[in-house]
Amino acid sequence: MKRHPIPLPYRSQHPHPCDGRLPPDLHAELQQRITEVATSTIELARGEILAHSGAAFHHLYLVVSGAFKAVQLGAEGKSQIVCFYGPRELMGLSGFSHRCYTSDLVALAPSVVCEFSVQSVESAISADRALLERLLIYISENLERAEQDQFMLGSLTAPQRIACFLQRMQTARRRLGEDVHSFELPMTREELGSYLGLTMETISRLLSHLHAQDVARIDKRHVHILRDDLLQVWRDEGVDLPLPKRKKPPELKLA
Amino acid sequence: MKRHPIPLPYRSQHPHPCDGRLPPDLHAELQQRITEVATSTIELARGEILAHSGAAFHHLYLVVSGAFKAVQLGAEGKSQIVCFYGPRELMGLSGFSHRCYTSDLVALAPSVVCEFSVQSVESAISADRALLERLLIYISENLERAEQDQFMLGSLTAPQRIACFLQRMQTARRRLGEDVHSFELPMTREELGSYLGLTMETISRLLSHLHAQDVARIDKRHVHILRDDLLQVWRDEGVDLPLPKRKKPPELKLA
DNA sequence: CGGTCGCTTGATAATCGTCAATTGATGTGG
DNA sequence: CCACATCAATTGACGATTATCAAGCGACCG
Repeated sequence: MKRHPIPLPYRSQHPHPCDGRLPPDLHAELQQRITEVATSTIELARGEILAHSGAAFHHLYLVVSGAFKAVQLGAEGKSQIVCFYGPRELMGLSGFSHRCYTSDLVALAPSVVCEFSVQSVESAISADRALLERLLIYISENLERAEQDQFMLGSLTAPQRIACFLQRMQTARRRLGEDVHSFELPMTREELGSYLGLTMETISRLLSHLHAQDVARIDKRHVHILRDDLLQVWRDEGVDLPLPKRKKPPELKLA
Repeated sequence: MKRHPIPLPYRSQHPHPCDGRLPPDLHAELQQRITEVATSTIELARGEILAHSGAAFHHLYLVVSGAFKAVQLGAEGKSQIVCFYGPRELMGLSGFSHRCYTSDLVALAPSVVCEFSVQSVESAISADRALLERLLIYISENLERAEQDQFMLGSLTAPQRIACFLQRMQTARRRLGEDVHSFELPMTREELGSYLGLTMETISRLLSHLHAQDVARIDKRHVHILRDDLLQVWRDEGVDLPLPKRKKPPELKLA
């Protein structure tokens, strides 16, 4: 975990490490103002922990490259991944309530983040109404995403969850302007299972099944979506697993 | 749904409808400032909808009395409850990102809410640093709660979820200074099932089981917790349902 | 008084977890 | 450079948790 402080008179001298790497919907002037409160960039190797659950909440982190998981620790040593973060996403926003991080932030791959002091961010917000609205939007987006995850976990079957997840990967990449049909998964099957409330084995079977039905081509971590329409069917209606007796709608017994 | 506008020169003339009903951790001066941006109080009957998913986001709502559910609508007419709200909680905070409500807010019982204009709230926040921190805390609390729900749905068994839910009811009542061991559930079994990712029948069986084991006394919607310690055991370790073959840990075959 | 609603309880079945064996990739040290 | 260990992933067999289907009951309402 290598830290690279950003010298204070940085602004507008060199290209800033975050240039062009802020969330894509920020106006230029806001990008400017945000880079002014950045304090460091940090490099992490796979598996390194950027923030510990319960630790004092002093920084927000913007993902510049790589990917992260947010891990909640439960009783009995169990844990679950509650969020994945990719480039241009802001991490740590759930820390405001208790002034400590609520989950571990762990790098899934070699990654770079840009660090912001919470205090500076709050000051900048008080001074600038537009910035306030932006922060409210970001934190509110996270809330929205968490509620969608609740829906996935509570109401969708395993095949629907995988399909839903893959579609979200696609929209994330669309926002970044990258290829929507071909991408690498930054996480293991086990991590994906943890996030979706399933086991590694179920994830593996479902990915194999997607491959077998030519909905997508899956090779290790590489995913190539072949049929968006079929993926949509998976998400809406679900499917049965490889070796099932198909469910015959039980014939209504006529009275 | 009866609306009662709050006359503008209200402040400090009559007792304000929200007096003593704001979130319990607000300082007096902040309470004062918040009541100044309240626009109306609204009375709702059971089943009435305060905000529709997708509708324009112009107001935040503080529950004065009663209770609400936040319902997410999915494809295929399915829907899930993603949050319950009780007295002194603020609703609508996930609307900032798209400037529309992300779920239906439905009254579970005859209820009263206090309505705040989003615009006024944002202005008040820009003007007052302490208020900003408060709002960040509230929205961040919601995010935290949603992430805990993800953990429940993804990692806990049915008995653990019920126990977890009952414990949360207790902490909610503790914050309000009300009896922690005896309370009414404001929702039906079906609604509770929707929230916990279970069916009505499973909820019913589990509540019966809690009763049968003298962990709690359950009569219709009334709950009386008898053994906090056993409830904790249910949450940590789970239990088996009424008629099971107990799982014998398969004897390790010695090599 | 009939009808709907909320709830309970039982019997059955399906989804998905658990356990196990195997393979390939990666990395490490002798 | 190759044995060896480790880890991610795949696949199969089996079983348990929990959903589904069904029947019945009390309460409330028009």
